[in-house]
Amino acid sequence: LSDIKKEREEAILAAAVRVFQRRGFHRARMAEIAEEAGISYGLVYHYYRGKAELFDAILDQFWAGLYAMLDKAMTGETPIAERLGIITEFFLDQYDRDPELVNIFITEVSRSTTNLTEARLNTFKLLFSRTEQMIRQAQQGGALRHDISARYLATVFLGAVETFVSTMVLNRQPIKNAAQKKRIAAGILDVFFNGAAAGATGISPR
Amino acid sequence: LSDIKKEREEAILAAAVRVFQRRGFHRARMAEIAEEAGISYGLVYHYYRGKAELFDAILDQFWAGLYAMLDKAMTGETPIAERLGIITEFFLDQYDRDPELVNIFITEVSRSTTNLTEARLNTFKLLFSRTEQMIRQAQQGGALRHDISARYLATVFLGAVETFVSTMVLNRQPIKNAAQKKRIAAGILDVFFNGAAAGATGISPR
Amino acid sequence: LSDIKKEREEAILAAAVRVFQRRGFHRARMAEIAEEAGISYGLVYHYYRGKAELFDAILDQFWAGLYAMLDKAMTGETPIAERLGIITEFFLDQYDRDPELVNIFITEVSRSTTNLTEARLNTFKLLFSRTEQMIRQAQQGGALRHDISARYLATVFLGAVETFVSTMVLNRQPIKNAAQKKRIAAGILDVFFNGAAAGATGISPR
Amino acid sequence: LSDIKKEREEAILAAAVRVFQRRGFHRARMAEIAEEAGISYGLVYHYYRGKAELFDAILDQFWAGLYAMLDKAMTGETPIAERLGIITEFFLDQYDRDPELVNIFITEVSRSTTNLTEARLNTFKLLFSRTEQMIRQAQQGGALRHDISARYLATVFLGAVETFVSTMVLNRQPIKNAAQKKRIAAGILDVFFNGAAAGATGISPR
DNA sequence: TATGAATGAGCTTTCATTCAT
DNA sequence: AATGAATGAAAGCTCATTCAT
Repeated sequence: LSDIKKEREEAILAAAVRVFQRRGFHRARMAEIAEEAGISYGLVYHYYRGKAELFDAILDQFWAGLYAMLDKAMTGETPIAERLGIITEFFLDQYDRDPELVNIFITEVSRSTTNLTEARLNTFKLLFSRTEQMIRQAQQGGALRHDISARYLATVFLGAVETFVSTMVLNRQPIKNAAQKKRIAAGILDVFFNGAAAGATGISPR
Repeated sequence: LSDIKKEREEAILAAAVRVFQRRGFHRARMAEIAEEAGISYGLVYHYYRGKAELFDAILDQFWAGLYAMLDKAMTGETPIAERLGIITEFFLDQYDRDPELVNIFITEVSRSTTNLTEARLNTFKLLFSRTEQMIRQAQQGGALRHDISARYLATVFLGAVETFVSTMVLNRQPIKNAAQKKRIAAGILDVFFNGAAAGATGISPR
Repeated sequence: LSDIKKEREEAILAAAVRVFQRRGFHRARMAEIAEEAGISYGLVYHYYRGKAELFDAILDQFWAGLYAMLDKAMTGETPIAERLGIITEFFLDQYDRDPELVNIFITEVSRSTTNLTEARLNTFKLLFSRTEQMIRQAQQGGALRHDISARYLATVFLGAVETFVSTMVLNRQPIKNAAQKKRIAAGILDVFFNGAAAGATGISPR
Repeated sequence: LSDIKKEREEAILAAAVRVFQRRGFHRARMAEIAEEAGISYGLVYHYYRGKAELFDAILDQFWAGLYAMLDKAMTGETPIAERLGIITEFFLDQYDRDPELVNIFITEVSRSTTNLTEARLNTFKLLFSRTEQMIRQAQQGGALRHDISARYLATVFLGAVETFVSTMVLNRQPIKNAAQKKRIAAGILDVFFNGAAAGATGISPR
């Protein structure tokens, strides 16, 4: 019994992801989501209170993964390169698994002042502050330069990652395999750590 | 006579920028724009054909500056550091002059798959392709490493810049003075060229 | 269940007929139609896509009857007097049953160059061409004079019928009973066949 | 000086005729009329109080000619055939001279319950009652049969004429020359007087 | 649980008309 | 006399949400 409920909930959510991605939050119609889920539109309201809640439920999927990832990245004595690698690969993984979800995150949330409720904004800022925190630790540990503020570095890093994924979303480039994913991640990290200037190749942080 | 017309046009445009920034394209009401401009409802339609055209007129302001900047950045033998500096400072300048406009650009255009008409998308891609082109030249000239594709490097660079401005927009941080602007730009470029790893400081490309 | 739906549909249609008749197509307000039908505003759009479709649905009622009548009038070897009698009585019947509908047909369709879409125009021309065809047959069969083109005769006949009904519509004259209807039809046909000149009475075609 | 005023007035009227014909009363835009007349739209309001008055002014042209014609047709001892000939030719002449004006008369006035103000309606009814009067006289004089009411006969006659012109309007058929006009008029009258039945040819009223 | 009919606020856009210049 | 900027009342249509069945 409860299985059917779960299934329905997930079907609605999956349908909503596709529709929000296709149309954006405002252009998305509840009727279209219901149709995409193969149910009547009244039924959506049995599972979700409304459009906004449905949207939040979708984001929660993303946040949940993000939190788990951040917890993992921050544990123990993991070196900064590996930590940032975890973050980078998280976004690439998400994109690989569910490009539409990442698209929604990027187009409707990550930059929008208008769709951002206080709650969403805070959750979003956590990603920044945690990354900043890791970087500060690495600066104190001597792995990263400290003539530039941790905040700056975090911004540059996350901006690079996010724009990378954005570009893939815009151009609808799929990730072919695990190897390619590794290569992409390594490239981003390499530039972040060693810079783009000639002669910088291969100098990764100890 | 024509002065009054120009003034009105600009007043409407300025009002529209504020309302679009506050509400986003979809939530923005033409009535609110009219009220903000201190004119009657229908007059907006005397100057602009509709909401979409008004929005495009706003973006055109941005694109015009962007094009001029790109042309300037690509002229002659300017070294890559200076070129990317021009791009970076352009965004910071724009933000300083008209934060709302930059906000609109970032929230409603640069990331949105849904608001993006083909025309807008193409104009937007130009920024990427031109930057990529500059970077490729610099790679060939030996100023930038070439074990990483120009496309990757362009993405990382522009991502860093854009996220930087985004963050300022989100946190409503004003730029205090020209000196601060220079410092910010220098910081971004420094990280991009030399990397975040310890011991990388100060090695900028010739 | 479906009965209720049918009922609503018909209630909306009937309300629309009244409002279109009262105000004409352009002055008719969807809000007024909804109110006249005793339903909420948006529900009209649940049943009909918009004002134009609602209008077409009304006309379809009329067309459907017209087609059936024409088919009936053209079957077999029916003499021309009877055939034209069928047409005449059709209009009188329609007027008797639903004067508003006939009014709409006459004021908004039969003469309007502006409300006439290509589709409507063609449907309308069919009445003329079919009548012309019947008359041509009768000319060939010797029942009608052939020194005047079938087209002319058809126009004169239909003009007489239509103007007759128009006048009744304009003056809001009801048809009292079947006998009166017969008398009216007989009068029109008599003049058409035998003319208005003195001494023409009673000479009907064989 | 006053000539210029007259000219302007006529230019506006002529433009309005074309636009009303093209678009119908409701779809016609004051701005379009002004543009067609080659003046600014504010100026139209110096000459005519508004859209409705402009429309009435157009109809007045038509009414004026109609009145003059009726007066002419009713004078003296003119036989009925000639009188109805005058009416018929009046409509054909008008159509020949200004098809758009006739079109407006037919599509927007002659049948419309909605565009018909009390004033317009009365003016319009005059045509019917005068024709009826002529026919009654002819019945009393023995030229027309009196087993059918004058009202019926008038309706049939005017209906034939009007529908004839309507059809020409709908099909945009021009009148080639005076001879054709005479032929058309003669045909209509012939059918009206002598009927459509075979063997009726040539029996015109004494 | 499931349906989809029903509601109505809300929105963009149009356009006759006014009026300052 | 002439212009066209300015006004604002309408009106059609959409769609999130409610609710009877």
